[in-house]
Amino acid sequence: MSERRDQILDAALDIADEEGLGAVTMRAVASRVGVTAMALYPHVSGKEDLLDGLVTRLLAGVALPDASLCWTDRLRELGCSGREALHRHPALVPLLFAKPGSTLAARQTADFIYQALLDAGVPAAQIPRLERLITTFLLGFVISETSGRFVAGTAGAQDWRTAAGRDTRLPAHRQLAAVLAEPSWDDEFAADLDDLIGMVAGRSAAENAAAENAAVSRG
Amino acid sequence: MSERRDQILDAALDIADEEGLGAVTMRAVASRVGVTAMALYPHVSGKEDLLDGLVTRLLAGVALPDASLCWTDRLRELGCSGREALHRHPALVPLLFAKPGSTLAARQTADFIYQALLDAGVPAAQIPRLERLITTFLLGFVISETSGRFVAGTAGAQDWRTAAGRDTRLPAHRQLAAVLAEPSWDDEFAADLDDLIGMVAGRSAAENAAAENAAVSRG
DNA sequence: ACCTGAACACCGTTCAAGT
DNA sequence: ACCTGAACACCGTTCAAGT
Repeated sequence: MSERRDQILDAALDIADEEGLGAVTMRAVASRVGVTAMALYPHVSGKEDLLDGLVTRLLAGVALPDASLCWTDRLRELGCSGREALHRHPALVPLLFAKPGSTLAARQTADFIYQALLDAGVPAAQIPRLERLITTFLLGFVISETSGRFVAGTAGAQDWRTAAGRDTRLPAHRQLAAVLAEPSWDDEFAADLDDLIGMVAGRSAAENAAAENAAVSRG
Repeated sequence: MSERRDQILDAALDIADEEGLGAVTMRAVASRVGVTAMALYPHVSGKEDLLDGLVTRLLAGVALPDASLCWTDRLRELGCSGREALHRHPALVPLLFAKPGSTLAARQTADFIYQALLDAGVPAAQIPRLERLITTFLLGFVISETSGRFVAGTAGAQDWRTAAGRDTRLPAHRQLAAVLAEPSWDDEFAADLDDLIGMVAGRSAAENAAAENAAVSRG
């Protein structure tokens, strides 16, 4: 509502993008707005509220794919547009694990996934679990990319791959040495998404087969 | 090595378990050891080094299953023992996303998974990716459990489920209202693990079929 | 209603000083 | 080598005071 609040969130978002989440300080945000730290409190109940506002902004950036696509394409596109939205503000991704996504925007993307899984023929009882499985993986992947689990910030820190490929205490690494290079994360994400979609398709196929069997034995 | 360092890490671990990661302060750790904050620096190069030490302790807690089990049981047991280890120090889980697991202990559990995937017949080129997929999911699941994405700290904050089940803007939620209750996270984790293992088995089955086809068309 | 400035109880870390 | 105490440059937030 208040345009002053939007101004504050804009400033906080800029700081997070430029200097990381640690630099998002009441004082720093205030100074970028051109005001004292205390002047933020009428518009933001405290730091936690400020961060909640940033999460809302972050989730507002995920575009929902065209509902007329087939369910596999819908999930694939949602995965990509979700990842892109988080990449736009990588410093904020850790915030997504702190609280349940109970805002309307968060529930709407969950609803979109629910609908895709319904259309896929997944049994209802499995759908909330599979929605959590998919989004948990997506958030985990992006935070791993952006917070340093996959790629270390410093360039030299990835020697461990070649070292591990020669370490006698890591026999399987040695066996896979030829294949341990750092991959394209775009490609890896796409392949993971395909595997998860295949998993969902398998689930619904198994269900359909079971239903058919039941029908046959009934008939 | 230094037993003073171990003493410091013990104190930090206790504070993290009792009061959370935010309470792990150089001053608080020092005072629990019975010493000034500055007295920590000869044994710990700074706060980052202290947190690295805690991560090492955390990962030391994941037990590797018996290597003689079949690959599916090995993955299943490793998933459970990994989750249990993280549950012992939930406050530390966010630290796992910050840096690549390049310590020996971390690489040894990766090696264990590599071996299971090799035994499953997964093509080598897919193995590092699938290892990351599995561990990314596991870490994402546990951090979601323990940091509040799945379960809110305050009891009353889970009303959104029943509210969402009635919200006209969330048609799929309405359709699934009967099934939106908070699940048993133990059961959900087990089901997710089974699905992922099934996905791996499917991958290797596809590969084997392709190889057989190639062999047939060659012969 | 909105903002300021001083203050409080904290941080991590440096530095000179002690033993 | 190990530890102390004062200090520095920060935090988030409260509170009294201004307009």
